[in-house]
Amino acid sequence: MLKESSKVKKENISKLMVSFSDPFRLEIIDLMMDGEVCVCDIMKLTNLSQSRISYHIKILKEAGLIADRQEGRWVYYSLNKESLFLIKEWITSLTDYSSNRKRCCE
Amino acid sequence: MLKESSKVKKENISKLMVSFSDPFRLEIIDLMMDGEVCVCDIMKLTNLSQSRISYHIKILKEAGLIADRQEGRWVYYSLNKESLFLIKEWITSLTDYSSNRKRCCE
DNA sequence: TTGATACATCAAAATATTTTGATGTATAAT
DNA sequence: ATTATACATCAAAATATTTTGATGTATCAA
Repeated sequence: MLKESSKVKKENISKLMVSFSDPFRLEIIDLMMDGEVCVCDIMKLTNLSQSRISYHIKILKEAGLIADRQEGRWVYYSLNKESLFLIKEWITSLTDYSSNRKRCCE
Repeated sequence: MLKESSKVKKENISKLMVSFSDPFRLEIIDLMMDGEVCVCDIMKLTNLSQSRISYHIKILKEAGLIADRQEGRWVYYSLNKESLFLIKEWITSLTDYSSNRKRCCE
């Protein structure tokens, strides 16, 4: 079980996981693997409508998974490596359990 | 972008991420950190109804995130470390990009 | 063989998320 | 100033997920 002190972190994890849970968001994340992209890039590469992309971008941004940077009329989005590291750390903590099975239903 | 050869893997990832996207499922996953648990354990520890837990367990199981083992009337559930490793690998691949930013909207 | 326990499954209702199309805002080019 | 571009936001509709309560199945104990 997670320690009391990691409660806030756990909420972050939850939001991050939700942000990962949509196939179109995964596609968008995929596009960001190679670096920054703007909404118009995503439109060309995915055939999703502009407002639809904006919606998903918002979810990703609010989860802290992506960073944005405006340059003139364009907004460049990129993956936030810190968040990704946080998730990895959390998953690692899951696999680190000591395997001392409790008796069931005592 | 992911290689063609990792398409199937990507679908797995999607299902795994969905399975992570519910706060109650995260709670259940959390309980499995210390080892195996049965539904009645989860009931006692979370106050969720039995059918509700069964529903979430099913999602987790179908995503391949947990393994089950029956012993008499009890079914013991535990985290599937391989799946967790898969996710970590995928996240690692996201952070490994070369940062050669493409020009936007050319 | 009867009853209790542990869990799964189901259909309907409740709730949440996603999509769409319209409109809004800021920037920049003419 | 006017127009076009890039993107955000909004409300309504479409769709998907989750919850509930009832019922089903297998195992075990008396």
